[in-house]
Amino acid sequence: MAKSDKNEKNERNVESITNRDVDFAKWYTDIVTKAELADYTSIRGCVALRPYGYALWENIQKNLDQRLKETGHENVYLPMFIPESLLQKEKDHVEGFAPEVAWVTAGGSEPLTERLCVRPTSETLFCELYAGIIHSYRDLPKLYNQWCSVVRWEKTTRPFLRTLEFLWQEGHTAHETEDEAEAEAVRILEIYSQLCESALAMPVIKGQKTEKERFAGAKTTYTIEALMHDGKALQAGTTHNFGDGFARAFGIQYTDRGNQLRYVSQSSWGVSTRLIGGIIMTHGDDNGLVLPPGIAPTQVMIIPVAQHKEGVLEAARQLRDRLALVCRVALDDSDKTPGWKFSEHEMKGIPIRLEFGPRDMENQQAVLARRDTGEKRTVALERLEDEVSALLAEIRASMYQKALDNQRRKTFTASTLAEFEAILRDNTGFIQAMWCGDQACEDLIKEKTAATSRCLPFEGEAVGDRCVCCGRPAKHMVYWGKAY
RNA sequence: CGGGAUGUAGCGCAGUUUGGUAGCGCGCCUCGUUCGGGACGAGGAGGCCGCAGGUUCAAAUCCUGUCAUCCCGACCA
Repeated sequence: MAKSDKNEKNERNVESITNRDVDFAKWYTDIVTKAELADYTSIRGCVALRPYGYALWENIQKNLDQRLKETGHENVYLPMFIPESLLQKEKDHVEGFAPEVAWVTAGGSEPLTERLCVRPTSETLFCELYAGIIHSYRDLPKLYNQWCSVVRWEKTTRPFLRTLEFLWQEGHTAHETEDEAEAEAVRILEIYSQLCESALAMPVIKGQKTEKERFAGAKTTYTIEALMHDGKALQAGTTHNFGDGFARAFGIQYTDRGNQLRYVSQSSWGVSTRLIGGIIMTHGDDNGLVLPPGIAPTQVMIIPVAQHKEGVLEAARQLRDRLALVCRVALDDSDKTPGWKFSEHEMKGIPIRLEFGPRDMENQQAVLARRDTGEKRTVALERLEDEVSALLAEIRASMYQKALDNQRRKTFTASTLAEFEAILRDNTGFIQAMWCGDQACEDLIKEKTAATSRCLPFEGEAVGDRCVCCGRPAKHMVYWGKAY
């Protein structure tokens, strides 16, 4: 009766966003705009990142940048323009990117003698730089990274998942041997995976791309694949081993220890603001965004109750100052009602809400409410720092576990193409199935099921010994899925 | 690039069928009362009805064109 009404209301406090299970795509864009992460602009396919969305990116940046510096990488910045002749030096690379580059053809009122593309990625510029500064084995390795934006003229776009311009980091390294370039690609994949799993609480499958899905110009491409709440896969980051292909095209040579002239081997790798889309679709619910504590711009929001009453606001400010030493905390002392604030900060995904009113002041306590589960607990003020720190860790762990449970629940195995199709008729998720290694089978599976090969996982056992498509002896276990 | 839908106040929409003073809800501003799950009252501001032509005494409404966005598919961090 009255109680069940209340429970229903508690399950769904925010009426203004689309129900997640009714229309996932609309739910997604509702969150993007209502949580004030980004907004549409007058430029097709380009969004404005609002302060809250940009703060998320800054936190991802900080976390990753630190990991990269700890492993010896240095930040640089290269131009956003690439002359056509430079872009065309590596054949596979230009073929891969040409269909989606934007061209600059005039400077002011003067037509350019050679048109410039707006970088879709910077391999060519890094190669040009490396060709000039690498001469000796003593100059190696070069471990450079760049934070920038790139432009790809995509046909269809969605905020964070695919926009014409997006922010990312691109690492470009040069090594003495191909083994070193290979080791770098694998090492960075591990760093990406740790970033996702610890800071973003987002489980990922690490693996290798098939030849069909490989990056233009790469010898090997590695990927981390995450499974979103709706069962579609998201490529969250990639790393590539180029071998010496680019070095040969760009003439990047060095004199080795034995006075022999050799080509360097290279790697490149990137993650982008797409990770923010991943966070939304991994953790969000019908009340809005749910942010992992690791990157939440505000981890604890203090909401004073009856803040006009004597002493409440002053005491709340003291709590804020205390907590500021252990976490990112803010106090909402606007003149909205507490109920409004509860909903607003839920929409924005703030991990912990701290309620503090006259009742708490009297009892020397505070109420902590978890965003991920809705659970409330009352804690003694003297133990506040410890309770908050412990709760933040607990939230990260349970968000990760919940996402992992979703991924496992939506991972199926198929041993025949018929079975494969049948599973995807009623479900969306990862399909584990064996593959002979022949691209014809990969193409046929895509044609029949709309699923693409996501990766050949590093970990994961064979689920049979015959190709799911042709029945010939299988070479690999592959994760398949419909992807964003 | 194909299929579908939509452009009217910051947001969500009605009004278009049958042409005749530009509307509603939320939000915003001011004042007051409120405050443990999106408070209430009073007052107020805000509009090239996507854009360009045309028809008409008169166009948000009818006609032609155009631009943009969103959703669903083919291509991609």
